[in-house]
Amino acid sequence: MTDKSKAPPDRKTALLDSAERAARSRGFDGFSYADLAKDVGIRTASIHYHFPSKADLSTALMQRYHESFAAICEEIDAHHATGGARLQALIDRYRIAHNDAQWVCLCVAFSISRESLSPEVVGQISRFRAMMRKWIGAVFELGRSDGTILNTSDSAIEAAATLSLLEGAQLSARAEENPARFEEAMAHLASRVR
Amino acid sequence: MTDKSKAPPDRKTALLDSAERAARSRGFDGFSYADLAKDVGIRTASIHYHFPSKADLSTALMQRYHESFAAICEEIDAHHATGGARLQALIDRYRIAHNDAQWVCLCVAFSISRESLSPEVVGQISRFRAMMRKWIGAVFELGRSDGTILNTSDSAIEAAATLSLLEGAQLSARAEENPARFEEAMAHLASRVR
DNA sequence: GAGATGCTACCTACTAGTAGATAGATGTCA
DNA sequence: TGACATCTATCTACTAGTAGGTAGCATCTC
Repeated sequence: MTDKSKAPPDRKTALLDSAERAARSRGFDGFSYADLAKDVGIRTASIHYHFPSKADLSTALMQRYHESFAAICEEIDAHHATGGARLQALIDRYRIAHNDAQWVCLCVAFSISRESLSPEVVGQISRFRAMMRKWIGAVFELGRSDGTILNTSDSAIEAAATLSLLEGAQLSARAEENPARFEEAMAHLASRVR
Repeated sequence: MTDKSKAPPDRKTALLDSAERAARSRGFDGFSYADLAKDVGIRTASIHYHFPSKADLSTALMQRYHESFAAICEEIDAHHATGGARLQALIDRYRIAHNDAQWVCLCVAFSISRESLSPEVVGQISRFRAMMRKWIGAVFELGRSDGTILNTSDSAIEAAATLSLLEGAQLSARAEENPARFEEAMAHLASRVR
């Protein structure tokens, strides 16, 4: 009769959370098992029980990231009917995600360290970005047809540009430790939303 | 009687070159003195003669990067009379710099590893970005007055957005190992240039 | 219902290897 | 002769990962 209202101390999830924070604030090469161990409160050796190698950890990290972002996109679709509203909701999500100029998207953090990553994770990055481009492209097509995004060109190109801009905006804010940079970077795109 | 037509084996410059390539392709935490030593052909201990610590090396790297980019901006000003032509020349520079989706700008590479860097270098990153924003802002003002950049809004905001977009575009191309991502990301901005 | 078995989730203690950094000797050239 | 540049040899701290062990719980069997 364990108390079901209180979640078990799911260490595996705690490790993933800690690793995600670490990767997004310091990069893939910027954290060690020792950091995670200290953060979660177990020994480094015990991490290997959950994730035999750092490659396994990063794969799990990217998989969870992909799934959670897919869910976010679905949620946006469910709550916002127009292209403009969906685009604005995505921008808001990236604003939250960069956590006051402290973090970047996991995909950005991993991209820099690409050469330290397993081929599997490099593939996961591409698949994540393809999913995002596809979803953003659909948002732009909706926005053009319902008139809530102005001056739209080819949706695939708009999607690639928007993803680059969102990531670049997070990076700028982080580089200068100034959240205002994110807003400035997004201002032009935001002004096209009705 | 060394051949003066052939540059002397300036090790310090060679080390900076090697470190810059390494940082821009693998990030600040992604290369070691051992990598540089192997690349340049000396022992790791000898690197400490030129750069006592990795912090000194990264400071020198950022300083040289700042100066070389300031020179690039001056050169663009000297060779291109209109705002549109100057903006296009800057985009071309970033296209060359990302070296077929292999590299990113040093400032991007360092931003990710911000927490591993000395406060000095963090300051240098901000100063580099401020310089670039100022120069890009002036380009947008010229482009508005001479009519070679369309639909310009506040030049400071345009500058911040353009810098974010350029960096985000490099990052996207690198993340997916596909130079086309850079072009797609820049397409909308490029279409505003006359 | 008691003992045996096996699983989960950790532990201590260790390995081989790499990180940046240092001291002091050596070679080279004007 | 002496400054400069590089070397060998070494250091301490840390890296991911491994070996082997164990407490506690669940399940199976007699």
